[in-house]
Amino acid sequence: MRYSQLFAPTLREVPSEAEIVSHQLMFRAGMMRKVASGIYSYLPLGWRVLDKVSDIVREEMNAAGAQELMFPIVQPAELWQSSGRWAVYGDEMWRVKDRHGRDFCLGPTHEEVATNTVMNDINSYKQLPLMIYQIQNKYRDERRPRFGLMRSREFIMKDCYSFDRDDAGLDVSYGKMYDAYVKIFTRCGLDFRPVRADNGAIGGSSSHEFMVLAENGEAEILYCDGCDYAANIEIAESIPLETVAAEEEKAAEKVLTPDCRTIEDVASFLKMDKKKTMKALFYMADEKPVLIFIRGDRTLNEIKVQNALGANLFYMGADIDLENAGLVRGFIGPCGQKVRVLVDKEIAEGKNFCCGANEEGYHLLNINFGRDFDGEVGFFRMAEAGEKCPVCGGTLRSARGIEVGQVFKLGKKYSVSMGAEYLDENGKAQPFVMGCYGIGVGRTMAASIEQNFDENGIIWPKAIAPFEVVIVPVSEKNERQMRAAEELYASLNENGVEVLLDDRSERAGVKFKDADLIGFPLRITVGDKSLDKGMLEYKIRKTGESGLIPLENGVDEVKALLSRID
RNA sequence: CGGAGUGUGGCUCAGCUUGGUAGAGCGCUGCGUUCGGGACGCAGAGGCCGAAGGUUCAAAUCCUUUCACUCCGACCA
Repeated sequence: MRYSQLFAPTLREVPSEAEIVSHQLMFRAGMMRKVASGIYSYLPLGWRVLDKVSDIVREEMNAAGAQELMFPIVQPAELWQSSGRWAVYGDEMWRVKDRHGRDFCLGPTHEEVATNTVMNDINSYKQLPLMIYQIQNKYRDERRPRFGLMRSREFIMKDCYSFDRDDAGLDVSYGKMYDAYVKIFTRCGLDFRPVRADNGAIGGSSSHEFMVLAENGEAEILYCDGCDYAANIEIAESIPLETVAAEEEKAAEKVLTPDCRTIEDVASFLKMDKKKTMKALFYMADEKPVLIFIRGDRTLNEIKVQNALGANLFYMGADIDLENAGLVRGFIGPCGQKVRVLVDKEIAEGKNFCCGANEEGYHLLNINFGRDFDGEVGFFRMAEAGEKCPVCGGTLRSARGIEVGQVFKLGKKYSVSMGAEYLDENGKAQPFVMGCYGIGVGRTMAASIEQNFDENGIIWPKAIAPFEVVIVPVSEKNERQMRAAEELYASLNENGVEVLLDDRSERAGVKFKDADLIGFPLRITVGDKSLDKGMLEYKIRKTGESGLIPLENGVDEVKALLSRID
């Protein structure tokens, strides 16, 4: 490709709408443009990168035994009604009507179509297992699109679905996908980590997210420095550094605590560590009230509560009519509570807590689970960095990550709700056991930039760079330079090296700046200084290493350089 | 959806408080001089100031409504 023909409008200045590095650099390097909030056009350079990521994904999916196909973007409401998700998906689903007024949506994901396709045409256990995938646009009308390709409303996703006879089969399929994902993100040159994750709205029993470690990541993860435990903060558990379980149970006591409505008030009034208090959080779980008690210094993990209850959770803020539920604001306690009570494990295992007395102006001291109150026990708080690993007891560390992929064990969730069955050896109908596996292709590209850039621009890993090499003749008017550049360009092309020849009539500085901004892994400069010595100059973008290579066998020299670059 | 902010040429912004009929830099076009890390000079093109309504002799500027976009939060494969 010749740069003079390339549609790659680079910008000197940072567009004001772009907040994070990947967005700014993709914009400045002429890789993408915004069309509407969360909706983007990919220009040729950006598309080449996306194409390369897709190719890597495709190769590894095929190698893992999955077959590529293509489902429709537009999907009928009936399909989603059959799984029950038409009603529960909410405003994030991009709904449209056809001219007859029939309901459709732009697919946010394809479990329904995939399941429907397979159930119609796969009837026997002999045809299993089956893994199918596609690389296609997905549509999610996000409440808040942001950070360019990190969270957009239209995005490219590889989604794969596995169909097995039983859980053992699913474990095999899941394992193949997990391994394929490791290979894919490794080949893309990313520093990533698979972490245990919440299953969220998609449902199912087990899940891992593939997180690219980056400061701008939307997700927080906790990982162990002693073993390979790593989990999204949403589901991470931990062993607290100290418990208050060691002491003897003391006799309960009621004390006057006028106007002490917050943990801070109570702790300072009673001159007590916040760790010895418990706080009450009032939620509505599918319209039924529920009280959750956690230690005063902890933060509630709503996702864990939601998963434990199997219900949608709504936080009742300051407006709620607590009195209606028989609660005294600021003095809520678990003892004799009529509302459903959940108790954090830490409270259940500890001793002698202080809590509200369910009476205006009073708190209770030395309250113990089992003796003074009851409730459903679980790990409902946020785990914190610095605590101990639940697996090996090592120390948990915190990091931020960009979720570029996720694998789920769905089990029978969709096959049961949609009636997707095959016949086993005994001629008996059995539901498929399913898994689903997604990769955000655009997000992978953005994540790579978040991890690989400097003040001059992007630094692409070779595997996903739009071109491997850029040849920069210092002056396009200099015949000797152009002849040498053209010859190298032609022979690199013949040798299958992806090369861009910067034949624009620009000053050398402009071409160098653009090359750095776009982030080609290797730059070959053709100038008089080195040509006089029969040499070409090279510069490796990532390391800054530069030097001379002989013009004579430039192709081999360039290939040798490329083989040294990741 | 709650909070904050921004809409002025392709990009970055000034002008708005105190109304008087639109500016700068970058980019773009032409000519010339330059030519190894985003050159310089001269001459140009390009904007009904997000939209609608109102006040006024007069609105980018004041008022009302509305739309879009961005950030924080909530929420979310």
